[in-house]
Amino acid sequence: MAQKAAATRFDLQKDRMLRAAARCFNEKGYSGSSLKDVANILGLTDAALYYYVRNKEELVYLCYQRAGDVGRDAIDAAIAHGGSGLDIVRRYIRCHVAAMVGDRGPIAIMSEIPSLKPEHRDEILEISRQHGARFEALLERGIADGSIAPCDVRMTGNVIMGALNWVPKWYRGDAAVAEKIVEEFPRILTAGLGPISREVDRSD
Amino acid sequence: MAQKAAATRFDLQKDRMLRAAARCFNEKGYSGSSLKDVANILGLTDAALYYYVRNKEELVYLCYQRAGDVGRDAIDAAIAHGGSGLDIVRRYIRCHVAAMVGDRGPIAIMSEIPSLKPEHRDEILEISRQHGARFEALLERGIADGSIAPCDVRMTGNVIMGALNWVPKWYRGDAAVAEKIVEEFPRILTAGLGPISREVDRSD
DNA sequence: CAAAAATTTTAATCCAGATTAAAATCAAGC
DNA sequence: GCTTGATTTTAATCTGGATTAAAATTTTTG
Repeated sequence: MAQKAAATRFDLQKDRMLRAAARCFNEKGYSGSSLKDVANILGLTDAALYYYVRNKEELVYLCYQRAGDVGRDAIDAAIAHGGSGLDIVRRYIRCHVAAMVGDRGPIAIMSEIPSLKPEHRDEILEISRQHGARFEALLERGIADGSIAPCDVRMTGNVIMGALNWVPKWYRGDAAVAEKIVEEFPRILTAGLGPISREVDRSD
Repeated sequence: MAQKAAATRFDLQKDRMLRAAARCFNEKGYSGSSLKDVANILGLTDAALYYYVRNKEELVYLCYQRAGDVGRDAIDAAIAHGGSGLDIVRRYIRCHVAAMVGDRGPIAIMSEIPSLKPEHRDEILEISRQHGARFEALLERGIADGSIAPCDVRMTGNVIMGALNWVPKWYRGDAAVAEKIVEEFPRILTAGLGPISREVDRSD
């Protein structure tokens, strides 16, 4: 609902480029990905990328910005849908992984934030910080309405964000696996492992 | 119990170097970390590192090997201590995070495996694969003895490994935080969020 | 303490991969 | 089908950080 207008050729190609870059970075690592590698995926020459981006640093920056958008949209969607705090948390997890392994993917894992130039780095860090804060607020909300047991929201947030952020590291585009991720992640991350906690498993 | 013998000056310095490198990579990103940066932490010159390592690639490789050791030791320790499958899983999580934020840290996050040279890359991937398989076996064990509810062990493993692997990304050496991690991670990852699942929370 | 071995530095090279400029090709409107 | 602007390529250069060799220093040993 944010980027529907325009849809010019330039924008389309640029988006393809960002996805190709994300895939490269995830699969071959940052230092293992040359601009040539990214360009090859698109059937282009490395120099062509400079038409869309000032330099490699900006390419990374845009990938991370895109990753941030996906996270934000997932929280937005979950909140919009309503329900108890736990419901929203569960739905957020589902939305976020679904986007990552679905039509918004691939999403670049943010391994190289520190290599960004200061302004970009600060912006991305701020986006991350904000996303974390919003998620913790969801946990607080769940605690307030009784759907989530009192807990250390900072650590709980770290656990869940870690599990989510790691997905692009091992997911390689297998549709069957994608389905399982969307199905299982929300449950595993909210219901726990013990056999007693089974009854908590009530969702949409 | 593996590396107690020797303890020569060379080994000591080399270990210091690997920790410095891990810290650099985690804090500044791989491409943002020059050998000079690593050497500076040790009060050395970049060229001095070549006395301990053939090149930068090998430095990364050794960091990852070290990270693998820590994971293996954590599983070993948890199994040795015994108990139900769930007990072992919980203890493994505790041991692993405790090592990462404690005297075995800092541990390098494995972001650049694909940039390793083929033999090294294959070795590290095999170590990772094996660690994952061992952890999944623990889950199976818990399912078999009834301490863990039947679940998709592959996805559950991915969730838990993701949360653990992400720790070095945000943990920055604050002792108070370290304590919380050790305290909270095992519970959060096994007990779930719902208020009902509270009673599962029985541990050492 | 002297000699030998271990460790580090100084001072160059070296090089893959980023970057740039100019030329070539392509797409679209008129 | 011509012209203009958009996109891509070709063919260089440029560069930071990795790497190396030899010399200097420090540590160990007898």
